[in-house]
Amino acid sequence: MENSFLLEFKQRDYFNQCTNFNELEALMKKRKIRAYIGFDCTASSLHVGSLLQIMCLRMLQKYGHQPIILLGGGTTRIGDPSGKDETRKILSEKEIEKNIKNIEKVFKIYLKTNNPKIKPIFVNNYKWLGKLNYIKFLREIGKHFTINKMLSFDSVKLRLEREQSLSYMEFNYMILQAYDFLELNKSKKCLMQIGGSDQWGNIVNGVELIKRYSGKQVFGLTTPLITLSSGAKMGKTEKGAVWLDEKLLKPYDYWQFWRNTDDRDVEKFLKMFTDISLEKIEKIKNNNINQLKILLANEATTMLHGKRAALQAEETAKKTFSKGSIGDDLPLIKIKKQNITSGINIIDLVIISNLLNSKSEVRRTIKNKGIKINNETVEDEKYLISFENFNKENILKLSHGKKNHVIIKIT
RNA sequence: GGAGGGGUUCCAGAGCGGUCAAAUGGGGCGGGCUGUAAACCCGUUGACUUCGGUCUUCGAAAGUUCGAAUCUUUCCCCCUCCA
Repeated sequence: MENSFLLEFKQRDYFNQCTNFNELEALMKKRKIRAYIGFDCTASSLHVGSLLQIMCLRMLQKYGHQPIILLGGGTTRIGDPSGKDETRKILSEKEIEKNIKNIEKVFKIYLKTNNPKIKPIFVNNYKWLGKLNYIKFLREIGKHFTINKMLSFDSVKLRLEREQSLSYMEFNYMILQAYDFLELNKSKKCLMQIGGSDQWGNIVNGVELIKRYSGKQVFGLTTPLITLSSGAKMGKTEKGAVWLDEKLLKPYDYWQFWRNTDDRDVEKFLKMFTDISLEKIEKIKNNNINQLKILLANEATTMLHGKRAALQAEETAKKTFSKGSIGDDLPLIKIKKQNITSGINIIDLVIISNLLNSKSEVRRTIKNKGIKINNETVEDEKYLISFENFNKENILKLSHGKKNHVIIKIT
């Protein structure tokens, strides 16, 4: 069978639902189309939770289609109730603008190309939503929506069933999103909207609106919600979101995120989040699981932070975990010579290193044998750091648990 | 607008005058086992501490009391039902 966007989309398990699969397939084989995904701009960057969506856009490009990225300056002002239990914070306009600028950078990395035909198009729905006329909007767009139906959508239904309040503002979100699609269809000839499975209702609304409003056939396509084998949601770790931004999450930590993938998820992630061909994945999938995890981490990190960062992260990991030595990529904390001379306590050192947040926590951790200096467990919370702890390069490795290490350097 | 129910530590959720820094579960963190995995087991989970204690927390403020998360008053917020 001939390779196509939708085929690979399915093979890599990106596929959840489609409004009209056969027709969409026929269309996409016949010609190149434009498709869009909308992204939330409530945070200053995107995290791994959006990565699958980004990968979809990459795949569009791979098959010669052109991605449109909607950074919803308008809808972010409202807040999507889908999958949310509570009304979100409303951000100021300035914050949203700032977020949009920063988020664009992520796409410029993942969707980089010299081919103008598949160059990503950025749009901001505030441009049209911001100047809507309420009455006109109700008459032209609002008439196509029935409350009966809107109430039946999961985003609304679940909120109501859980007896959580849903404001009128949020209730309108789906209409605005549908309108976005209509607008993009008109102005950019966009024929498809992709989104996570939680967006299905919103997307269908758009498809139907366009059908009713202008009689045109457009398509909706959704990706599954990725749940980890452990049952947790992907992308949120204990320490916070796994950001796609080196300012928020260092390449080494990003690498570690992938390296620590659950065994059961490795093959799935190789398919979803790397460019490794499916044939190759099939061939190597029974290789040593830890080698596969390293491969996954390298591929994913390279895609975002570049080859060098990935290799460096791998090297540091190797040194830290296999050899117990010190990797260059570990966070470096500088400390003045006088501080050592005047005597610095282990508790304070841990705090300075940002490994833990409070002295009580440090004390507890020491009691639980969780703090190490140069791989040796610190037994006494009154332990004083001395020059003897540093090696000839004036370096000391301070560890909290097995995975959190910091280099302390005398300057 | 009327009637009721409620706001407790990261979350859920007990407590309903002293023995409460607050049960239990989840989550987190650390240790063990391993493979930087999963599962499992153990410890820990407000802050500061000279390890004796001290300080700040139970929506907010004021009050009753020797003593309040627990009682009273006012205020704020949320939910349910009725209009």
